[in-house]
Amino acid sequence: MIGRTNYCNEITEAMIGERVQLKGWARTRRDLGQVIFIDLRDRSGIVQTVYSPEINETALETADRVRSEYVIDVTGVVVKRDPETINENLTTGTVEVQIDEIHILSDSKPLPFPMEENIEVAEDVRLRYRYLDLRRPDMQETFKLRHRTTKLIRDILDEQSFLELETPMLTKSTPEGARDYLVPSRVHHGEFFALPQSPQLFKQMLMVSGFERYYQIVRCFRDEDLRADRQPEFTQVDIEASFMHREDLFEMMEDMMTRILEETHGVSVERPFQRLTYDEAMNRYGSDKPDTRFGLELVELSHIVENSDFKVFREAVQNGGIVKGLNLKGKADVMSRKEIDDLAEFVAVYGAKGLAWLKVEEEALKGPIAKFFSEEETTAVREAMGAEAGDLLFFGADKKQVVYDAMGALRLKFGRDFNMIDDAKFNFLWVTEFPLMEYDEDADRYVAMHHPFTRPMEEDMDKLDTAPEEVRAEAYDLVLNGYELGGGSQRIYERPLQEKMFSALGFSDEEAREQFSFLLDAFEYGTPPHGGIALGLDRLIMILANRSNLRDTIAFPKTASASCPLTGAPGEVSDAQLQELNLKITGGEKKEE
RNA sequence: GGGCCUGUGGUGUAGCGGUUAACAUGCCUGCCUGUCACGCAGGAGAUCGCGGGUUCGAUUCCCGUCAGGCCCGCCA
Repeated sequence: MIGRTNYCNEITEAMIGERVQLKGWARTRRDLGQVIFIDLRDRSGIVQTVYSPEINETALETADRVRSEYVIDVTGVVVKRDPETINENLTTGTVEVQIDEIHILSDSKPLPFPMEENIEVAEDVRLRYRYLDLRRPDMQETFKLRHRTTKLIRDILDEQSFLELETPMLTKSTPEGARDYLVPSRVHHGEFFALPQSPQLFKQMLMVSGFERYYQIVRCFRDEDLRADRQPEFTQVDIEASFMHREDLFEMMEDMMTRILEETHGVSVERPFQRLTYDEAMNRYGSDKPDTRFGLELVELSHIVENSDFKVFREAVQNGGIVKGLNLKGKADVMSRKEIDDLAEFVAVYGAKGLAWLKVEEEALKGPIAKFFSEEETTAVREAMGAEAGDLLFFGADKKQVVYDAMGALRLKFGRDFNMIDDAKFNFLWVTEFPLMEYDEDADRYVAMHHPFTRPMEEDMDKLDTAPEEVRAEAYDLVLNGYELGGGSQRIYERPLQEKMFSALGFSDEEAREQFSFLLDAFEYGTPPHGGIALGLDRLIMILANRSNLRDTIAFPKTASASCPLTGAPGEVSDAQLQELNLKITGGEKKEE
């Protein structure tokens, strides 16, 4: 090793008597006058260094000037500590290094926040000093985990003969999907590149090229509003394979995930992963990415209450909606009336107009809506929901989507609030048979649910013209602990079918050709059947690192409003730059600096 | 686009219609030869995010704005 003999965490009892040179940051200095202790930290860990007149007078004088986060270069002998001075909190706690030579390589101003784990510091401060935030040991651990995981993914895909190929960052804006980040072209007046939302079309064309197995760990960009688990630029593990059926792909991905969990957490995950169709997932969990670490499933009640005296239920069903119940076991006397009432506000966010509830007693159901139910209905509801005395029942009645959203969110809230979720679990789940497209009220047309290149299921092919919304897709999502880890599909590889798909999505022939002629043309030269998947790497790391925010897994992330407090991006550019690009800023005041 | 929450020394918090704006930590100075969140003594450090309003008086109440966070819409 150049410039140092060891990393800090290598200084153990095995090294006693050896002379070592270490470099790193001064974590803390404990100055007792004639003896000084400095905890030296490098990326590997911490070791205690000692300075005293008995060891070296000059070193002691220099150590006296050291402050937190100074970068120092020290040389000395490893010695065993006296039994009463052992620090059990350090892996190197039974030894220390007696320093006879120290050089201050770099000093440091006092830090804006403590260099500790689990700090609670405002996000903008952390991001403004991201280089310091990343110096904190827990952040370093997260990024080591990220490195190990991506290396493992590369190794596994390499074993499977996948080739890592790169695709353009400057590409073409396409109409479907998320809003694009645009890059103006200087050379082509008035024209723009788009940063890729994903390398979708390129990876399909690489299949036409005959690479057969492609992958890429690649940055993707989507200019949409952010969430805790969504950043404007994020990293996908993008995979595409020819002649690989869904089952082969599932097996490979399950193997990959299992090995990642094994190697990063020493956890063995059960295989095969659970599978749910989209319909099942929605019906049982009200979500297409259900957290299956706990039960509390939604109960279908529409058929029981369709003729109920309770207007809300009856009319919901009559108008084509549904009624779903949720049985919060044993919580009838745990939740106060106010807490229950406040839940109506919680579900209102999802469009629910109210939240009906009942308490279960031995003989009867108690609550504001109990009086509307016949004895027959009461019995049927009790049975359907497995209700026992002490249970608290909630009901959602509305249009399908509203009930799914509201009751699905309520289920998750209860799961969290009542600690029903086992943090140690890693529940993988495949969700299959997604709808190929859904009707978009605003656009007044069908839009692809996954993307327009997704293959319809063979048995639904005939409904493409007659009932597009009923066509299921050869698409699948990989879900982990309630997060959508990734999604993929088998693709359309025939020009006529792809054209039919575009037409079902409301593209005219000209529009389709104008936007996607390169793909359609490519399909005419011997296209292998192919399909693939893309994994959200940042999200995977977030879950593996037990974090609740994507920012903690990205070295230089954006704030919730898609800005960067560290660099000040996005920022204005000079008039000269604008002129060169033939751009003019219009509308609204120019923001003051 | 909408909703909710937060904004007080460097950092994390407390506070209240009239205070010398409190506490912890960090920082500086001094003392200290076995500390490890060292200890002890002393000290510096805040126009209470910004603008406006109400009021005799606003850090405190109201409105706006900016910044950060979470959520809905949005995100194949």
